[in-house]
Amino acid sequence: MPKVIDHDQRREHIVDVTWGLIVRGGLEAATMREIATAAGFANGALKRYFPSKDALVEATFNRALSMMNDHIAGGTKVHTGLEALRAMCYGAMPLDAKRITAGRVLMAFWEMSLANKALHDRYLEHLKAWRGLLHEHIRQGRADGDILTAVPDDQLVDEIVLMNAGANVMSLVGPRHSTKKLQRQHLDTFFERLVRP
Amino acid sequence: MPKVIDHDQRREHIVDVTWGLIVRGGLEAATMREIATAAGFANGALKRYFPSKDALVEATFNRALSMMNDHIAGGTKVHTGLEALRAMCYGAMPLDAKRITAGRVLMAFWEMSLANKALHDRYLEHLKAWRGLLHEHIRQGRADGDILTAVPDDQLVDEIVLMNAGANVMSLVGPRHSTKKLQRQHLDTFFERLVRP
DNA sequence: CCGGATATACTACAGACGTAGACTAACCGA
DNA sequence: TCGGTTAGTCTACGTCTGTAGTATATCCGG
Repeated sequence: MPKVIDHDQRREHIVDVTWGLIVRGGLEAATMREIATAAGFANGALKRYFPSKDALVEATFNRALSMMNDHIAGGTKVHTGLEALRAMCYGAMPLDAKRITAGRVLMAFWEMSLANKALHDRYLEHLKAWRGLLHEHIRQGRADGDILTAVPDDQLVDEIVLMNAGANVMSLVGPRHSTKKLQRQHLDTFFERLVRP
Repeated sequence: MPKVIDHDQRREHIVDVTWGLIVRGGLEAATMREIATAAGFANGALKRYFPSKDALVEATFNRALSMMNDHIAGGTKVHTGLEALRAMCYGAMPLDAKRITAGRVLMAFWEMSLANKALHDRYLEHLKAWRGLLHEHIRQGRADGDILTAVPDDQLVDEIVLMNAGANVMSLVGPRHSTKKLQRQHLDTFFERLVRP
């Protein structure tokens, strides 16, 4: 038997490095040579862990989605209905550096998914799951008597998704200031609206 | 004197073609060879009209911004205050194919501006002007007694910008259906909120 | 301690890219 | 008609890309 190494751990490390390069300079800066060097390897060494660049990029995007899922679903375990919805919405917002960088990767994902049907389907699946959860918690919130607004559920879900996408974009390309405080204000105002008829 | 041609018109045509290629396949698909071919020229012919690819791309992005300005400022000439605000918000939304493609170019712009300070400054300038106009019309709307909401102006402006950015993104990478009807509903709900205390 | 499997390094290749430069064709004014 | 200016073509160069292939180093089980 030869040298024993943890392949999954290596893959995680390589995805780490790819993530960092995308955050710093976009997909354009994440070349195989650059990734290999930054990961401490020589040019062809990544081949054993990812058969192609597409596979590596897909793994990196999958991490972005699962990281978002973690943030989103974080408070869902301990709450239900309105409170679960609140936890999801705050969790999804780019309120700290980690989530902002995830938004940076997501942006590269958007760009690439417009030219890659498999990636696009992957994102639509993610969106569908996210929206499904939002719907479910809004329904429960109404059943609990907490959510009273006359605005239909579809529209509420869509409003959350749009605000979140917009916040991700603006935390990257918008003016340096603002953002965080205003993001909380938007969410507070939104939830005030929810609980009033 | 040699053959006389309209340089500005040629530049517009080249930007047209570049625009179309970006819409179809992103910045990655807009290579100098591809642009030249699609514009009906041979490889090096674009040199006379744009000194470099960066200059051509910048011109294309400038068209996206000015197109958005046109849509945004369209209703501003005939209205003031609340109605001007309404015209701006509807005009900025990706409600038809033309504005959706403008959003596609804008998305490429975002991506590139994260690696190009000059482009980023250009976009911040655009954002600042847009937000300034929004502020102005909200202020006038309040002075007219039309806008009564207690939500502060800063937050209203930011909410509009976030919803617009999010709508641009989702009209590209979101599910095929929804979008247009929901966009109008969002705006209607938003303006209902504006006129209530 | 040694044979074989594996990890990694290195080289090479074919293609695409932006752009520079030499060349040809077209046109207007005289 | 003719000369000079410019439009556009074509070729070439250097660089970078992903990836395939080959060689070397490293380690474990016997």
